[in-house]
Amino acid sequence: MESEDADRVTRLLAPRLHMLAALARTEHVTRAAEVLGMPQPTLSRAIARLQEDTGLTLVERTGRGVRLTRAGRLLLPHVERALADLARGVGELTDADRGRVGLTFLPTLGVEVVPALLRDFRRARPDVRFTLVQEPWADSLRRLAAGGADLALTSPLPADPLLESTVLHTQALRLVVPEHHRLAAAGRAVALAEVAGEEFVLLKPGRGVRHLTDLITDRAALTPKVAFEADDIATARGLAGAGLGVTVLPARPRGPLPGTVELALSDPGAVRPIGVVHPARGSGGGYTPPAVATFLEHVRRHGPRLIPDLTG
Amino acid sequence: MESEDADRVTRLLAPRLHMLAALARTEHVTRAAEVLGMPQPTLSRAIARLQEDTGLTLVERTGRGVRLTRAGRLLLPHVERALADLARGVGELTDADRGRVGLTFLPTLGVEVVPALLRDFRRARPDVRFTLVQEPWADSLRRLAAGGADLALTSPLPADPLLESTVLHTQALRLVVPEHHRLAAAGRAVALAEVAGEEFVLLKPGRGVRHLTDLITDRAALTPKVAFEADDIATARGLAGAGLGVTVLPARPRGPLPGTVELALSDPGAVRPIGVVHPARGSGGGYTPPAVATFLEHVRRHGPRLIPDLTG
DNA sequence: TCTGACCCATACTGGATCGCATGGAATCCG
DNA sequence: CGGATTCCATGCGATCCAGTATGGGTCAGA
Repeated sequence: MESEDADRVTRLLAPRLHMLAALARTEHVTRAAEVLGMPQPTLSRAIARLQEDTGLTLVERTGRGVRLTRAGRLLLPHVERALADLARGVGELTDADRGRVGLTFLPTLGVEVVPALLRDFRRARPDVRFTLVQEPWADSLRRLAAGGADLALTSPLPADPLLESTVLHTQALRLVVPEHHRLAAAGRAVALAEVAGEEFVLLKPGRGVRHLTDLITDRAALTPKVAFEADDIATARGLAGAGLGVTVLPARPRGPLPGTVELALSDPGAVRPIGVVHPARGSGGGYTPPAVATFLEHVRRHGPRLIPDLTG
Repeated sequence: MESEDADRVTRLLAPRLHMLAALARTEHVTRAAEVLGMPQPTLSRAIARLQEDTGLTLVERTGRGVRLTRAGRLLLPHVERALADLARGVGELTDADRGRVGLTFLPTLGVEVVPALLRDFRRARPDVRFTLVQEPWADSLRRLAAGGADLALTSPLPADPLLESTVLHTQALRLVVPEHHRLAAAGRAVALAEVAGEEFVLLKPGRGVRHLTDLITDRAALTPKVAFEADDIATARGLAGAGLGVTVLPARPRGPLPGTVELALSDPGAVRPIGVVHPARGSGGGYTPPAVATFLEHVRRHGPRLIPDLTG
């Protein structure tokens, strides 16, 4: 019951935090009202009501001025701390220099791309904090949609109208075959249908590349025989080179892995766009904190330069 | 301008602290409204207004429910901390077990009386904090009137109608003369007028005993010749014993100091009431925190037992 | 697919609050 | 010591907000 009463008083107190703080600092109703940008009578009566409602006497008249009572003086530091807490919280939402950015990104990008982006950005704005999550495509998008992150660096980019995307770099998808494969020496673009009956090395479900290969095979009306579902691109490439099957992967920046041959695909949509995704302004996340917007801009500007060389 | 904006948002946010917190905890407008004890539409619109005014999107509809946006989730801990700060502050004012008591007291009482009172009280309520100030009579009362303390243990008790007093013990004032003084062997009550022309050892201005002797000498229409103004009673007593002059002091509990003789005074008002003083409920302090009221009660109950033996 | 249940948002009315102008009280200065 | 000044409190009219009833939208189950 004590605490219920305290809660009641707290709730009555909350709306008048600023008034109380200003009044405490000035000990002068008229001046405090000026500081608060409100008419003097408003403040005067608001305080009067507050005291009547709570039963506390926080200020009292002394001559023609006012001053805080002992109770008011005891309460003041708590009020100011509460206001400071609020201001700090609001600041993180509204200041471009102090906010927090939640970023989820592909495992591949964690090696060099994300560190490079962060390094450059933090040089300019060292007080922006980051919450980083490294996870596959599907998880990233799910987290983004659920509000668990502000931005996703991933691939491919979703069609979801609630998510907005910016392409930073587009890799070509290639058919990767072992060097002794019958098509290895074809020297031309091939269609996926030409390897329809072969064993495929795929990525695990939920991976972006897997989603892309699913789309392509669906469009080519073929159901690949799955030899293995790899956890990452490098593993799939290696297994293909080992002869376990063919696979469809982004072109390797440094050239085909020794023991493998990369063939251009004639199938439509054989590309892997890498980009940054964020909730659409309209429906998804609503308000975008300045720190997030600033980092997004940074990514859009510098991502295209960093990504091509640093993914594989 | 950034910070002005933050302040504006903070001010808009403050009144809705509880709503936001409840909504965040439940993620359910109807249930949050129940918790807050308000109709559902009220909460619904309050949040809508808040978001419109601030430009922030803190909650969003998701299907037929609501959930916090990322901004809301970032803000939440700050809001809860702010509420906790407030609740703690209010608790100190309204809980008898957790408040703070500002106590100012006579230097003499600091030796044993105040420690004894605190020891007993803190055994029952260990979470009540104390702010202690040790200072002479006039300073104590000034501090009390200015709201710098809740209670004063001092002497004498003021006539000020803004201050309420409770007598805990009354000491007789005696004329203290050296053992070879002409009145030393009188063996009867004497009037101050009988030593009108002699040198007096007084206490310094601002001391309670000095105030009392001023009153008595005024009433007896005599202006004492001041041999010395002592800082404390013991010094005055010692100097009187040394023959520097006569003095008027409270009776020494353990009997007259060797080398001195104490004579009862026939003058009216030759008493020194010791008691506890606090702002009157009506005009002075207004609201009395429970912790203060409880300690005051403790002092009233146990003071009379402790003071007689522990002063001198 | 459609009905029912659930839940958040909106229309309308009564009361509290705000802003303006003014009163009352205390202090300062001549 | 008295007028002027400063400052907080209080009436009065307009506005905003809360409470009640209802609408719109979504999800679950048949």
